[in-house]
Amino acid sequence: MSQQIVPDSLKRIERRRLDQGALPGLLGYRLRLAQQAVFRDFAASVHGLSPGRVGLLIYIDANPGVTQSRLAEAVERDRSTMVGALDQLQSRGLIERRRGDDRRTNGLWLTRAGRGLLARALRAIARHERRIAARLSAAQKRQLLALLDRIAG
Amino acid sequence: MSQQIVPDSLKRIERRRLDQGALPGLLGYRLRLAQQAVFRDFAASVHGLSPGRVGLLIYIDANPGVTQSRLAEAVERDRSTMVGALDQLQSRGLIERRRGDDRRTNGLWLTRAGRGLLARALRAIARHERRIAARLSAAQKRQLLALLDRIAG
DNA sequence: TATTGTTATACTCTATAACTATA
DNA sequence: TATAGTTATAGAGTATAACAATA
Repeated sequence: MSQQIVPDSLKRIERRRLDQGALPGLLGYRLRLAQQAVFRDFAASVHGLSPGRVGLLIYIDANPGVTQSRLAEAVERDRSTMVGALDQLQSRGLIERRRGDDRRTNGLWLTRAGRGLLARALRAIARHERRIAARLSAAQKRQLLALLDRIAG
Repeated sequence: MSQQIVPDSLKRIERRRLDQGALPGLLGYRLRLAQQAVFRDFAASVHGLSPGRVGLLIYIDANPGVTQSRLAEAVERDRSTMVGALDQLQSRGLIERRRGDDRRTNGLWLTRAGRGLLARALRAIARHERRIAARLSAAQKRQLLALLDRIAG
């Protein structure tokens, strides 16, 4: 936001003073707020990799040789969307594409650098997770995961 | 997604068969999944208005005459971002801009059509909310809201 | 015929910087 | 000088349609 003069804390109070109408009691809305708060914290902690990109690295790490199309299915994106994302990871030297036995396909592998960055990202994510879970007891965290699971199915 | 041949249920099984690695236990990740599931259901139910757009209508409805800049602050977007969003709502006849006493400002009001569409959207959202809350008891819903609040705080 | 990766293209949502008119 | 709205522009992230290579 440009011209940030009023500090966030004051803006938040101003915001609460004004009536937000029908939203605050809604699960969907509060879920969105919580997710956005967590995302901001994530973006600040995992330098240069979006949650989506980290998800790709994790999936490739767990499924070395996976093809672009099967990766696209796994993360529920179009396979054309994968091309740019993988180009990006490849140009950063994090993954490699190897032509498959079925020569239409590319198998995907993490490079050494990719494994290194993923390891660092996972440690940052673990710290992130501890920060956001810090306000919950272990029992509350279990409870929250169980409740979210009922919603996301 | 293009060329959707495998049904979602099968894809989901296939996805679980492959190892997703480090993600499943993470609060941040599960929050994102739940939020995405809810968003998909929302998009299917509130015809033609994104959650963000509905948020603008709700805020203007609750704060008639609010200026563009104060609206932008309330929803934590840049005021330049508001211009396009409000142009869109105005061109659909849902809001009007009226020049303020301070002639730099535009006050925002819902039109009759805007109030009508908002009412319909809120009913759709209520149905949406009932669907996603249907798997929770009233106590569980209260619990979930409280836990989310500790995170988003 | 069908599938894989790719390209061209476009849409949504977001931001920054610079402009204008007003204060 | 400072603020409100606007414009020009750009960058993520996403999708659809069509194409060449391959099966």
